[in-house]
Amino acid sequence: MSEKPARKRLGADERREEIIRVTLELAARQGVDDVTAQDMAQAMGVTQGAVFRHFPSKDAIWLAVMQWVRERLMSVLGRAAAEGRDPLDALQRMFFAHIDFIAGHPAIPRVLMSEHLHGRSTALRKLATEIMLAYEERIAGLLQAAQAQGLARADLDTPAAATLYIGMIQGLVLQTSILRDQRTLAEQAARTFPVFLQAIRQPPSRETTP
Amino acid sequence: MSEKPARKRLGADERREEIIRVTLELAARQGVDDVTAQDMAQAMGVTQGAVFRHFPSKDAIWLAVMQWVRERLMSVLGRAAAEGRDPLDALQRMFFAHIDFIAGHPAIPRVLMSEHLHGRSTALRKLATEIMLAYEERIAGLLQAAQAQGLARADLDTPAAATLYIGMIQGLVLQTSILRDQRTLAEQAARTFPVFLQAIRQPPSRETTP
DNA sequence: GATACAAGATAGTGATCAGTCGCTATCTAA
DNA sequence: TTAGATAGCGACTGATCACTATCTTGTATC
Repeated sequence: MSEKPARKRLGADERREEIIRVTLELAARQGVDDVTAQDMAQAMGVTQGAVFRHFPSKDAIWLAVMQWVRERLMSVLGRAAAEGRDPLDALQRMFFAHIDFIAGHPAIPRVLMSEHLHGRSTALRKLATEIMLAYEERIAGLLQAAQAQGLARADLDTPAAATLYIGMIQGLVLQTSILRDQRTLAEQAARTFPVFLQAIRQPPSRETTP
Repeated sequence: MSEKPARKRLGADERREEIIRVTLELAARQGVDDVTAQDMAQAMGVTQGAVFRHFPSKDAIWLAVMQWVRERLMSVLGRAAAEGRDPLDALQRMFFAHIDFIAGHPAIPRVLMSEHLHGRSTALRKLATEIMLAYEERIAGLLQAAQAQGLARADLDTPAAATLYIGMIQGLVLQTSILRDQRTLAEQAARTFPVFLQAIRQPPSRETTP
């Protein structure tokens, strides 16, 4: 039995953190909608009632999980972008940092496709909406900067390209979640990103070849 | 009360068909995992027990639904492709036919993201895998044909581009499912496809401009 | 070491679900 | 007309779920 005896009686803040942690762990294995309060409690070595001392409802737990993910993701993306030498380089670094982040947190695909996120208007969906729109705007901004520096096509529809960028990530996640036996996310990302880049890049002018 | 009194006592085949139909209807509104046998029965004007006379389990129902979707989708795609004047035109027609098909069957996004499809290895996931791989191969074939005719870049990684094509559809579906208040699938598809096409198309040679 | 409070234990409640089963009503074919 | 086949009924099972009310115990503070 691999349950953690986990010495009990944590402070409220630490317990909240641990609930978020084990919830993500369990979601990666079982899928979001199959994680019960009982499962969480067992993974922490407490009883099920204890979970509801720290969160008023399961929805509140998922909301906290989503906020946790946002903070971590944004931090990772910010660091990746800062290392870029130019806007297109930053775009590429962000892309692969995002892919790595997802690969390192297998619960994220499950959350992204969970019923909570796609069902009736929940607070969770509202938060996801905010995240996606802000992310998209950031990408569109990078693409405009790339245009200004002559790195991206002048006629590029930057908002549409930003939508495609995010769609590409989400699509690859969905695809490799279903085809998980035959494909890995990192591998598919590495193969498709160059194709995407072709749509963005300003083609080199003719006189560069001697 | 919008229940259909629906004169009872259908033949087994017709009842199976109707179960598939109402299951898709209900999934579009409630989400896949929230469709109960009771819901199906009520929508048909029979009792819950009657549902299990025609299918041995709920999994079997979802399998039948997926097969139904595959047949319809493949038929629609085949017709769209046949109307294309060249491989790239066929690709574009297939893309928008696929988008229209999904828009006309709102249950499909829910099925695509359902727990059944992403959880433990089910027959449903195997079927989805087959569909996706066959589709991808078909797209890659079209792209190769486009290359042969000088319509697509000679250096295009056609399998990767096919993966991106499918990822683009799935990503847009996922995105517009979450952002359904602010975006429509058809609209986003129309904006992003031209960007994708830029990655595929052979750039016109320089001497075309006077 | 007494006290007070917070964290957890224990034992529920009521609802929902997939699937079962014996029976009945209806259809069809001889 | 009748007999077999079968679609559907209706009541039930056993399991699971989120959430709650009440009691117990650990710990920090004075």
